[in-house]
Amino acid sequence: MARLQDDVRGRLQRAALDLFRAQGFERTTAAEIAAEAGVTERTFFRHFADKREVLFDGEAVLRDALTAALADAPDAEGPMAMLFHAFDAVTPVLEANRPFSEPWHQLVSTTPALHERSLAKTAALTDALTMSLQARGVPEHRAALAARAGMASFVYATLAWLEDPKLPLAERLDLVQRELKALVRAD
Amino acid sequence: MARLQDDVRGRLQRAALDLFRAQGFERTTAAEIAAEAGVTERTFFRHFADKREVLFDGEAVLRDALTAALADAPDAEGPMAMLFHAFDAVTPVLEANRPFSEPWHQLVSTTPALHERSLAKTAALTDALTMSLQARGVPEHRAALAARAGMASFVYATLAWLEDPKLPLAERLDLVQRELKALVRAD
DNA sequence: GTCGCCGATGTCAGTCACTGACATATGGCG
DNA sequence: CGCCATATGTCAGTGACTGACATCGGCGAC
Repeated sequence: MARLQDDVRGRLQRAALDLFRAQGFERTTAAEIAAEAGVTERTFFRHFADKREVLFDGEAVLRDALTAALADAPDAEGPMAMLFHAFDAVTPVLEANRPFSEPWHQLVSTTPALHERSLAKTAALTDALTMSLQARGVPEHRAALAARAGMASFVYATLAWLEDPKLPLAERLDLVQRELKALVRAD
Repeated sequence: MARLQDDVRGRLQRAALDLFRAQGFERTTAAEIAAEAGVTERTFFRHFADKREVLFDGEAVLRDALTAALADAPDAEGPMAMLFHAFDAVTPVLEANRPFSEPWHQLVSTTPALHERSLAKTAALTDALTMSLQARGVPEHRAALAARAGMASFVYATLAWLEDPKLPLAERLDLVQRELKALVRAD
């Protein structure tokens, strides 16, 4: 049925990002996106649970990459070191995706509804990290706290890197890790 | 116009919580809540921007209390100590509100749409803390990282306290602060 | 090759969240 | 008493999302 090499999902995602950027998230209807991708509104909602979700496929990819990297991390230096090892492992992917994530982030951070969804995805990522840490033997509550603190650092580093690309993400992560130690040590 | 001691906003909030708990968030319409409170649907949306918002008045109160406490915190021991000072200052309020927040949290944490909004409120709180720290002279980026790490700890402690009230919130906060130090120090 | 099955899509009707415009009522105040 | 501001009611409309059912296109069984 569907034409054009059949990547309906991808076509919907690209159409959505283009339209949202051109006229804003609120002023773009799901029917418009579907039409732009050559399908009907109903098909849009068969591929994505809601209008926001069309922009958030990448979080699943990141989750898989992080949990895989966490499974391989050495555990000699404690949970936080394991987390930062996993973060380091995914920096190349993020660096490669910058041309896409830069406009994406510009849109998401300035649209309240999308920002809210983005926070939910981050929370889901945090949960995944918590479970991965537990799978590596970290006690439940320690794992949850470490994942929260780790994700806070990771998100913070990524935001700083998006705002100012002069410093590569890996170095940002290193800086943040040191800064966190300095903050917490100050008692 | 409005009857019954005129606390329309409060009546809507109570009606919403009751109905959501009784039949679920999705299966409760805004018109139903309004009817239960003795007003029309249109009035509901004049008091609350959307159907979820009716459950989240408390976050503004908490934000004011935290920023006020942060403005009074001694700054000799660094930003994290200031944050935990502020957290400690609001524990009595949270302890007093437990009878309300317990069923509230039960509902919010099991309803995806409400959980998502809750995360957005936490993020707004984090931003408020960041600005308060900056107002106290903490450099911008340090303030942002500290606020994130601090909120992660605060939320984590509160969740643990909600799940198991045997330990008071203030002690939970103390435990978490120590645990965070242990986690970050392990290099 | 054709038949029949299955997954993806189209079509249609319906519900409900939310909004703008306008009418109306209430309570205070000169 | 009449005026005014504010809260509410009324009504019509848009758009997100869903369920039910029809259709289409490919693909393996035979």
